[in-house]
Amino acid sequence: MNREKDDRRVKYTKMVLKESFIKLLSHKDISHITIKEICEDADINRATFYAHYTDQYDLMRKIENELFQNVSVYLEGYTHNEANLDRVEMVEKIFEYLKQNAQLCRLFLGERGDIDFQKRIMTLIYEKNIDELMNAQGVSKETAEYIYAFTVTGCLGAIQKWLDDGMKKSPRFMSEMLVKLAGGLPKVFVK
Amino acid sequence: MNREKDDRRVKYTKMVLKESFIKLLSHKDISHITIKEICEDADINRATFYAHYTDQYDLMRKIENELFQNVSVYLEGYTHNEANLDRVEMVEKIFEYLKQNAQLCRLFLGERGDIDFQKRIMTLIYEKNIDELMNAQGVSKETAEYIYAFTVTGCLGAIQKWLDDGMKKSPRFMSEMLVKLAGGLPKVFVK
DNA sequence: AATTATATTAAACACTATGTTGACTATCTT
DNA sequence: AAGATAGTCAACATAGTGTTTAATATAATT
Repeated sequence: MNREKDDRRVKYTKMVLKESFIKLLSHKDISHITIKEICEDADINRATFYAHYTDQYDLMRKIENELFQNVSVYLEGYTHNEANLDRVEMVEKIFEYLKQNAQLCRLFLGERGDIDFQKRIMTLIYEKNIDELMNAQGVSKETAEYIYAFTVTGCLGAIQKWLDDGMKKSPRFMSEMLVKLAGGLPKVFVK
Repeated sequence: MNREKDDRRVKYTKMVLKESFIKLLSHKDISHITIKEICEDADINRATFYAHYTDQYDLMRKIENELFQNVSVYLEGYTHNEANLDRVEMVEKIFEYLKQNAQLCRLFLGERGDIDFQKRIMTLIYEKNIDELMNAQGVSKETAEYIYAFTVTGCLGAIQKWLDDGMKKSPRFMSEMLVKLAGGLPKVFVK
């Protein structure tokens, strides 16, 4: 009982198509990348492309979903563990992961990336904190949602600046700063 | 000595092309809008389109630049005036402007909008505040820049949520909240 | 190792959009 | 009213799209 995906030919095809697409994506905008172009670079027949994806955007979405899965799994490893990491260490791990996957992260989290994907990632990271914000005294549910939106996109902006600056500041620096900013916000607001 | 733009024919052509483009843009993504489609809707010959714009993205960029100019002029009216508005009233004016230009703002500031444009707008609005942040004691220039990036994109996220929610909360509510959040951040950080 | 199953290929197909051209017409400015 | 400029129209070559066919290559199965 084999999954279709297990076929080595399929794996190879998808792999080179993704590689070529990412290569092209780092040179120009997705709207100017043609399917023909991807296939020629990957040396894959165009008909084969259509056997797996509908268009460039479909391919992009599927690459993003994989990255999202990887990040999720990576984070699970630290949230579920008993090795008591405090919040700063937790977030530091995230920045280390971003640094290790710099090329992909630059493309998808960067200025030109997909906004939906970015929000999904940030929500994943921040969702642990929303509850305590909701329960804070003196803050209505609606207000809390706005603080939440502010914080999620704010973190994203800081990460994008970090990526654009060539990730010079250490993961530790970024972590301490963001934890201070994001964590401090609700209190500042209530106060 | 006439500028080309003064020609009524040119004005008309550009006007209907923009109208049709915006109409199409509110129905589907820019990547799926063809030049042929725009011209047919506007009842303008395709050759004429190419006389003014290179492609959809060029047209989009030019519409954005005009919107940016309008917002700038609008803001100047309040920052340069002597009618002493405090900061909350200032920001409230911005939200009133957004509300008046809901259709365009939704398209360009919303989730699917252009990120460059969004940052330009937010920087325009927030640049007055950066100096005092820079001069705050105990904050390095680099850290201040990250706080700035955090704040600008954070405000953007809150505005997008507001637009997505149908602009139900009053401009006053949004203004008071954002001033509290953005203004409070540097202090919280230092503290 | 031989057989079966399936993924990929190559070529052709009709279709649509692109970007440019040149001759003609309508409208502007002075 | 005259000259300049913008827009129209039709045609054109080019390029990408998405699908289909039979042939081929590779994987999985026994």
